[in-house]
Amino acid sequence: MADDELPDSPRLTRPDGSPVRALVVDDEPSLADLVSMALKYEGWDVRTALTGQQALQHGREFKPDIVVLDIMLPDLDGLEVLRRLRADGTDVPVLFLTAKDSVDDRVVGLTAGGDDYVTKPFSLEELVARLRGLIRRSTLVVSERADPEIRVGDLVLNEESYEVRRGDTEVELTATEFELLRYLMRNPKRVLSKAQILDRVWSYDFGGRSSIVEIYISYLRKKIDTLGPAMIHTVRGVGYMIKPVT
Amino acid sequence: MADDELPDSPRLTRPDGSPVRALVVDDEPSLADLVSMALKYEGWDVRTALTGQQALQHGREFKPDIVVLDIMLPDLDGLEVLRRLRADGTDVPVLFLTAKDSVDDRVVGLTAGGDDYVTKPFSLEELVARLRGLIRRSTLVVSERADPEIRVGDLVLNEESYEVRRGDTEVELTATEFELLRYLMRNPKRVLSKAQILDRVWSYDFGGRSSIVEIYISYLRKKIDTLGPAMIHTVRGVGYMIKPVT
DNA sequence: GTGGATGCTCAAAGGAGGCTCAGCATGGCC
DNA sequence: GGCCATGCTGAGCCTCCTTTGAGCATCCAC
Repeated sequence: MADDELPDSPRLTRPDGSPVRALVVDDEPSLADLVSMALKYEGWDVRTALTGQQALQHGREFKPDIVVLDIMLPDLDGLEVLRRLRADGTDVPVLFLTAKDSVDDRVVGLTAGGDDYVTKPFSLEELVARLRGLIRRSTLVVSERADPEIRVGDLVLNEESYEVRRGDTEVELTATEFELLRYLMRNPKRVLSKAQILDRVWSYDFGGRSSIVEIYISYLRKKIDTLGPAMIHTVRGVGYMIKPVT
Repeated sequence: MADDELPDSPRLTRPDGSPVRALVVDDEPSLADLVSMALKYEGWDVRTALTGQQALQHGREFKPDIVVLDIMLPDLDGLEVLRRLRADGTDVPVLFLTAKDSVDDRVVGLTAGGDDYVTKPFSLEELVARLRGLIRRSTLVVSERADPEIRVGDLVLNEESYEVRRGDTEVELTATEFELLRYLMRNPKRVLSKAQILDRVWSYDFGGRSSIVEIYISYLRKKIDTLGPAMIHTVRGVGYMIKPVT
């Protein structure tokens, strides 16, 4: 019954309905492309910069709503780029990309100001989720529909509190399980292939085989499908799909 | 009753109604032709390239809406071709053709950005379906998401969820049954020969006999024609046809 | 009506795909 | 350090799908 949902996935947009504008700054073209394509797939308007100089130029001309910024840049330091971007008076929120070990204290300090960071290698699902979080909290971009909850039938996932409930029952998930479930729930009634899931939920440098997806699907089923009628469906030879129970 | 459908099959077009433009890149002429012919039959505007260089040239001049790209090319690597195509600022979605075993290493990360891949040998029905899926999801080509449902009478097939319903009854199909039914439903009231069906639904290197088509027609009938008046008709000596009951 | 061609369906073999278990590695926490 | 939670792998099992062969049914030509 609880299935009179909106036409389709409620994409995040600016108040006037135009696409969110994102600036991606990374000196590694393949990574910049990867992130760029993922965000375009979200329906966002994306521009990429390979250097700090380019980033500043795009920042002035493109006026992004959000910036993905690699700390390590050949010419300018990422933090210096941020300083100059902000010098123009733009309070655009920033998501930093950092190496795992060099999580700068300075970066940590910035998260207090509303910015955020992700360590490499990251999963696209995590990156996009954090960007969505930044946008949602941004006073500048405030879109009317800033609901952090994703619903599929009686299953509710909260992106901010990381809580998952089916009906009245709280479900405890690990980080990976959570990301997998979120990806499924953001694409309800759509079959997602194991390759898609692997590319999206696991880090881009993950070398393992796709059977890991089967295993985590199995974990989710044990925690979610046991609480009621099955919601996670296998489409043999194609992939997996989550849908409300009719 | 529910059969007041549009003039004919709702072909996918660009927003202005002009045909979708596809670029097919494969160094094997016979395969390039096979795919090219199939897409032309879809009503698309097709150009083929046998080398990476040709592909780049066509990419610039022809400005395709979608690209079918073999990973293995004699001159340039398929991924390099993609990189250069995209360097021009064109975010054209790409469907990769890969050998069955060379998938994992190189195509990683591509499906996350909205691109897709198909392993050789593929069935044309699957290839075309995936291309349609890419086009449908592409914000560039189609302004609003096209309808993933195909309807013939009270029979409805959803290409995204892989669900099939006749009236209110859900029908469970296997992957092969689904592809066969989709091919029939995309050509309603048109007799399709067993040879056509075999060429279209089974892989192009399939060695088996054409009686396999009869068997799968039989399966479909058991699952679909038993739910109401028969919709799948045999035209002896010619082939099979699906049509609404009227 | 008869015979041959065409189409239909049953049952079973074989295989691919999916699931799960046991176990190891890692990293955080007490 | 020792413990526990989490992530991941490999192997084996099991289910279900695909394909084949064979036999029967139906249709058409003569």
